[in-house]
Amino acid sequence: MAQPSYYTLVFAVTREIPRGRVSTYGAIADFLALGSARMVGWALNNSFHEEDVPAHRVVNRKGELTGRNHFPTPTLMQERLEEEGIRVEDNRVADFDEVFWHPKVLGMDYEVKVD
DNA sequence: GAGTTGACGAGCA
DNA sequence: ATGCTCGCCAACT
Repeated sequence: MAQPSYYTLVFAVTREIPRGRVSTYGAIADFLALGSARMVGWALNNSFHEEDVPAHRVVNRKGELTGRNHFPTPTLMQERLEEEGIRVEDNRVADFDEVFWHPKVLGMDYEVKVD
């Protein structure tokens, strides 16, 4: 693909999520101006085809681990987050407001590196 | 080709 | 505050 499609952008931004931080579908969709957070979720579903996409760091707006059912094992997502120092209680990020990360910190001039 | 589904979000009752 | 509805747009049946 010569030009990056929306999932390529989603993958790129998701990879930029710092360790110990989480982002949301809406934040990524808003940053990429995709128009809908569902597209981000769908894109991340295909992220399993990729390897370096930390999809476990992407949660919904409430901080709930809604995508855990789509992981190889439903507990993998929570385990990985806790492993990064993120407290997860009842399928939800406890310190969500603190660990929340918005892609806008990348800057508006952020260019996706696509090979 | 048409209708339904979905890792969501915002608005409204 | 909780619950329901609508909008988004690509993929799937």
